[in-house]
Amino acid sequence: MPTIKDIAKELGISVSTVSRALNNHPDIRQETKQEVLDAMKRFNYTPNAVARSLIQRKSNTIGLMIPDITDPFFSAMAHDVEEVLSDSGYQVVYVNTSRRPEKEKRFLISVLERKMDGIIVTPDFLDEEAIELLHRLKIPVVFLRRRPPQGLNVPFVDVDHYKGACNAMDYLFSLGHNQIGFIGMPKYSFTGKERYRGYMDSLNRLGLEADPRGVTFDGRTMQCGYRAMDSLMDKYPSMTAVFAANDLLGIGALEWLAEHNISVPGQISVIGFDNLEVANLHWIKLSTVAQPRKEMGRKAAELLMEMLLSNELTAESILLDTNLVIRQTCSEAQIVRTR
Amino acid sequence: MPTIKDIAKELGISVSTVSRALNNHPDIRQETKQEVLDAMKRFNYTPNAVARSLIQRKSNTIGLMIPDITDPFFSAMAHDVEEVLSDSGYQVVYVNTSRRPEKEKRFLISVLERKMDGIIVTPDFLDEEAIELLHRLKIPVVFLRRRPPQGLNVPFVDVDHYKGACNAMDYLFSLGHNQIGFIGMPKYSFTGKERYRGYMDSLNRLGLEADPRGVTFDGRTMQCGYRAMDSLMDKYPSMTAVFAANDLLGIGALEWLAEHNISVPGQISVIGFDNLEVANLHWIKLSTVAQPRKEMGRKAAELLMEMLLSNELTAESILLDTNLVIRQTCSEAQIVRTR
DNA sequence: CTGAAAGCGCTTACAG
DNA sequence: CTGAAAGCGCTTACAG
Repeated sequence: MPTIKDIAKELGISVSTVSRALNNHPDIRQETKQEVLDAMKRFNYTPNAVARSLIQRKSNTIGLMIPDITDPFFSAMAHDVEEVLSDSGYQVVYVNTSRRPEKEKRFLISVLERKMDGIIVTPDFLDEEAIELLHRLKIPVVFLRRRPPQGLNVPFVDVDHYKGACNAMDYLFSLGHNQIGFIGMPKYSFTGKERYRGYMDSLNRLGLEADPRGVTFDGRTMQCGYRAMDSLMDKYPSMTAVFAANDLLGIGALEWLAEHNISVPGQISVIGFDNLEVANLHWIKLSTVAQPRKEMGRKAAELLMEMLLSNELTAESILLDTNLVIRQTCSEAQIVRTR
Repeated sequence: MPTIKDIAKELGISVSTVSRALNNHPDIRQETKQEVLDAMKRFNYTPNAVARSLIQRKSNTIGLMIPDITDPFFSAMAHDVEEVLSDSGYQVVYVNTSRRPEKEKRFLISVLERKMDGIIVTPDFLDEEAIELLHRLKIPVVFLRRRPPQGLNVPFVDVDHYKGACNAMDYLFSLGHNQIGFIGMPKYSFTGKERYRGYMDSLNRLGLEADPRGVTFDGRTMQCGYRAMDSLMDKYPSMTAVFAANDLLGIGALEWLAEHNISVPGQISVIGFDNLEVANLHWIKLSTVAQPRKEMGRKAAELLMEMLLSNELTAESILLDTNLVIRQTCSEAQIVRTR
């Protein structure tokens, strides 16, 4: 691989001049520059980005840490993150943490070692060591779909889960439902808690109380939704609608209902949260609360770029709105019809 | 950020010694080493991987070029690629080409500039310039789900699409079908061509001929499958089964059939290809040809690691087998039953 | 076992 | 406008 030294020698000039041509520095004669550029072409010269990074203390790479690229949620965000960053000349190195604390830490260490310019992260574990690492970074960090812990002053980009849940409930109320079951995600998850809070507060605002038999928490998969529906119907049969904290749970519930010949929305209404692709399938048509996933990725990347440009380590967080998408799994309470 | 120089000064020793401690080189006294390591801890020292890369001519990063991380196919592969590479101490920088030739080329150039150690690629455009770039790389390359062009001696990892298609057809034959329609992917795609070839050859092997009215090519989405089914039923009504070249197409076809109250598999059998998650949904249960996606990613990464270890620029390609997964959309021909 | 020196491929004041 | 020199933070023969 030829270096600027080779080019300089070939042309009988100094490496400084070659460097100036390469970086189109103004202090160079047009003809000299052209000669250098020609020689570079002849030699098939490619600048060594590693050497450049070393001296400029800027690697032009951004780290992206997500739990699992296989989750449509994260792949959608990762797609737009890459798009805007790459348009700005950055490379993105990505890591699936698989929600393993050691892998999260390993990533943060390599951010330090590789001199990455900034990172976008969706951490699941933030022990003291990880937070300490984050503090040592001294580069722009944005949290994506997670809130930064106390004492870490970095911005986040997320959706307003609480408000989204309230919207779903309001919609159900507007259809006359007041016995509404809830299929929750695990209680330790932040989003799970927020959506549950939306459910509870909405009921309370109307002077209703959640029937404890109408609330279940399990996992976040279709199987869990299926199981949850089974238990809900058993314990809270007067329920006319179900709010599932995510689409997978909602679809699992729909599956149970279909298997038991309970018509949706005739006998029971179901609403989800997320708006996954599958929610729109002909057989499903789940009404749900849409999260702008790609937009989240895009915003996170744009925010990071701004911080990089302005050389700030903090910025205003972004809370995006959800969007109620009404399909065919909710109808007015008490009115029996077949789907 | 402290450097080895700071550590050396602190301890009154040379940077060489510090370096030796860092790389646990044998030529160092145990006590010296311990002192250095302690000082590093005190200083919160992190080695600068950029400097190390420059001198070692090895960046410990691998490039991963895929069309679109949002496609479950690629995200599954990307997941396992990252997993095995990161276990081997590599970082992966990933790029979505969005099937844009300029972006593919831009990626290859940055591979050169960033001195990446190897790449795994799924290119869609390989013009002379790109091939030339690939030649200049001089690092291990593995093609993932694509075949390298003539004259480029690099290994690939893919599934045997032709064989998979034959298996699907044989299954349909075994159920007594001999009027089988085909919903193809765009003709220019390699996988599309291979699966079509499997369809045609299978018919020919049985002395059958494809009815030209029974073959359509359009896109690769559900909408296309829906449209294709519409046209197939119109032009080739005697058909008893349909082989859709991918699951999305198959699901679109199922949707059309459901809307027109044509029972599956009672009146018509449908088989897909890919085994997407959705194919297993309660309402779909599409019989299909499964591709081991994660395994493809894993194998590609392992192959690359081997090449890196053995310092070879080429290796044996890997053709993985598909796997027929029988669900509920195919049954014996001529026997009418409701689903 | 340890240190001085050269060098990886660049960029960037500084002097002219 | 151009060049010589220093330096980014390491590693690696080489000499002792």
